[in-house]
Amino acid sequence: MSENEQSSGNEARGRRGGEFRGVEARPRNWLVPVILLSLREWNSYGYELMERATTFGFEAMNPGTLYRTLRQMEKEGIVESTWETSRGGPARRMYTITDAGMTYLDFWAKSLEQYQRTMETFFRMYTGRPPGKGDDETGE
Amino acid sequence: MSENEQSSGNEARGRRGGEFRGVEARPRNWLVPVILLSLREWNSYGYELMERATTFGFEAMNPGTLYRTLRQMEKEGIVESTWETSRGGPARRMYTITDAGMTYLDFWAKSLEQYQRTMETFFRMYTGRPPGKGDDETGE
DNA sequence: GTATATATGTGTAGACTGCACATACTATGG
DNA sequence: CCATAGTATGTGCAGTCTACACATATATAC
Repeated sequence: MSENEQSSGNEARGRRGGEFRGVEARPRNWLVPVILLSLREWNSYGYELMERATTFGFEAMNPGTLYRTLRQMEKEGIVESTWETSRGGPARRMYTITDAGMTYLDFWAKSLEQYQRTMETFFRMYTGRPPGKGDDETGE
Repeated sequence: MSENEQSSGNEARGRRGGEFRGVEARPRNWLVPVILLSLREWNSYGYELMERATTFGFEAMNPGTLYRTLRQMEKEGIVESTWETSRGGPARRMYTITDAGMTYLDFWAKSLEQYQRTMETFFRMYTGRPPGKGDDETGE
């Protein structure tokens, strides 16, 4: 009931910042852990993973980016793939998460936790601005 | 001669994940809002900002990266600078946040909030793994 | 004047990713 | 058979971010 409230928060990444260049908080390498998390639930392939990625704010995931990332991930050993041709339609490259991939996910989660604390610091500074303290000083 | 001895704090960011390549959750462009936030409190210059940046996880901020970012920010109009030579030591380029910079910060904060929600989704998926549900299925 | 601390910069290369484009297989309709 | 559309995977290129190494200049202490 209370879970899926991110209905259509998609525009967030589009053009809300107007004229600014990088006014958007997204982590680098976000795509890798998202893919791993999906694969941990069940094995899958690029085309399907693309759809699932939207859950994490990748509104219109670019195919090229995703496939390239998957190949890279395989080269690093955090996923493995085999061709699946035993059905109608074009062949699918089915991906599986490896043990190394699990480890990667754990590292990522730990790092994300720490980063969350950093963000709290940011918000404390951002909102909790004490009046009469930040005007014209030089910092010494 | 004196190299800039930033030797020992580096491992923190470099090798935390062991053999993995990008196992670290940090948003791209993190440095820009951090600088803006610092400048909102009081005007400052590169060398000083470097130290303050450590608060936000830049353990051993690289001078080059910081100075280049500051120049870029000025080109974009979110900060302004003037030389300060009225004291001992090398001249300092003093930076001030502009109105556009304030706006940038607001956009960033909003974006960060949404990103926090995305991270919660991630953790729900990561930790809330129901037993006996994620082993060998193919997704169809 | 040499070393050190302060202060600001450039050059280069690698990584991430958005956009455009290319390829291939299968099913359906004519 | 051929054309077309949907599924599925992939490459090329360019822009951006940033880590690392290196270069420069000023002032103070010795």
